[in-house]
Amino acid sequence: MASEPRPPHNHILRSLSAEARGRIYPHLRLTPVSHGTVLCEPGHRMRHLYFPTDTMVSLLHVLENGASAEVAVVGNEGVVGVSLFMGGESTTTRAIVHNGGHAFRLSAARLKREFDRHGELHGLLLRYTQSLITQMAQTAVCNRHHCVDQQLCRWLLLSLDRLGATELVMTHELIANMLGVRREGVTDAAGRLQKRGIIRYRRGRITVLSRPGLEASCCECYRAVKKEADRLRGMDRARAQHARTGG
Amino acid sequence: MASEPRPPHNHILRSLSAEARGRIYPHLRLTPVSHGTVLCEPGHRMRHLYFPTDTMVSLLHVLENGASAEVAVVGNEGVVGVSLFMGGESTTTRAIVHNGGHAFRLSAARLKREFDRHGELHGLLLRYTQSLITQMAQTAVCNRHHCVDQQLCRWLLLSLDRLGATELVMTHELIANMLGVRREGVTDAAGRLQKRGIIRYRRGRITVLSRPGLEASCCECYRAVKKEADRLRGMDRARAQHARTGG
DNA sequence: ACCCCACCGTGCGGTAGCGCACATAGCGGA
DNA sequence: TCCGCTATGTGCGCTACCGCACGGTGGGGT
Repeated sequence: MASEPRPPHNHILRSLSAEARGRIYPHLRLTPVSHGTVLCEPGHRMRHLYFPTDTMVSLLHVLENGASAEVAVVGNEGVVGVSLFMGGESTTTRAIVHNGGHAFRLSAARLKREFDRHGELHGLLLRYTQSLITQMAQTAVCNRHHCVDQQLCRWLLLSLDRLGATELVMTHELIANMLGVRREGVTDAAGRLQKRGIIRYRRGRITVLSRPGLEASCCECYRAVKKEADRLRGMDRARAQHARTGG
Repeated sequence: MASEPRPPHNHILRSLSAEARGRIYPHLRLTPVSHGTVLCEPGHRMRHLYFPTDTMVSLLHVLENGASAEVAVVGNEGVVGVSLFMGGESTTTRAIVHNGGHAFRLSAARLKREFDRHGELHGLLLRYTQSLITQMAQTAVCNRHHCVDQQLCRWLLLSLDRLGATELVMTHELIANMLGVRREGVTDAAGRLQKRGIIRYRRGRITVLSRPGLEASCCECYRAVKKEADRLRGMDRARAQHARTGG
């Protein structure tokens, strides 16, 4: 890697001990990824594992008729390409970049080598994968039981958390593709949120004016996913602490 | 374990080499599990990993208002309790047994010991987990885009595969809870299937008369999940073969 | 043999979201 | 400055599903 990682770093990389960093960092490459880039195509073997720093990536499933639905969102708390260490080598999901930015990437071979040491990275990646599983499961339930208005709030909150900004560059059309609903449905829902002063938007830019308002209008799904993700990250920290104090 | 495992064995256990079996089998315990047993409660730490042999287990998420939806089905192709090796120690899903039968169970400690060898079981469990992820993701999309009629077919097919029988002991009410829809919706859909001669049912027993008919009425989701599961199991077999021929 | 309860059938009004069609309006480029 | 494309607003009929209510029925327990 050319330079020391910048502030908007990746949480998994950050959780590594100095020793593990020493092994891994030299093989990381900070790669620019732009809006719309497809990091993973269904059935294709990935060549790198990506550690996003300041980008947000959607994992979505596409149906035969072209309809789609997002199953999870990844930001700098995770990685794109879990099939590389889960052993399947490819997935059925497409990974597409929303807000452009940067990601560290690690070649499949280097990843395998480090993962097979069964050390820190192994634990961090598997625990993150469990967090991803939780997100997918909750998405399934949310798709079943909650209305578009609530789901839009959930999606905005997940995005806010991953982008660390209050403005999203995102059209209604794109959000509709992510949620798997009609564009008009998103326009309606967004219009209601705007009328209530919770968000403001114009031509592809959405500004969140009141995060508490969003949270109040959201279904429990956002909270459930966040709570479990926090719990799992807490376990990461506890383990790191334990290792440092020489347990 | 008291006796040699019976024919309806678990595929993951079956895929182990003689050597790995030698280490693991002595610690397995064939446990009867009955209809309705909850193997895993949200937030609770599991004490055993379960390898179903002739039972079918639903993984479901329950919402605050009591509404629920199944996110995946597990049979003798997999295990219940992936959080034990994924590192989270608990999950947000509930695992509930449908058709009673038997499962081998392995204590959390023994599992950890074997998993940490980073050998065969490690690979098998992670690859199965990827298959589970695929199922959850597809469920999310199916919940979004497909109607109850199609989802009922999907569910019946998934159940058939896991039970290895053409008769299911299952009420409309229970299926409705799994799919996250109204009981009446299931009654309607099942009535239509019966009228078309694809299934027959009475008071809690459903008999599948035409599997091809079910497959034709089903959305692509069943096929997609099965295809990916088969691919992943094929990789298991290839690895086992490779190991035997001393690669 | 009976009874009762769990299971299934059916109807009704209400609503969320769909598919389609078309009107309006920013914003970037020539 | 104007043009054209893309993004958003809105309306309409339709369907699937919901929540509720109640009627019928089969099968197991006593």
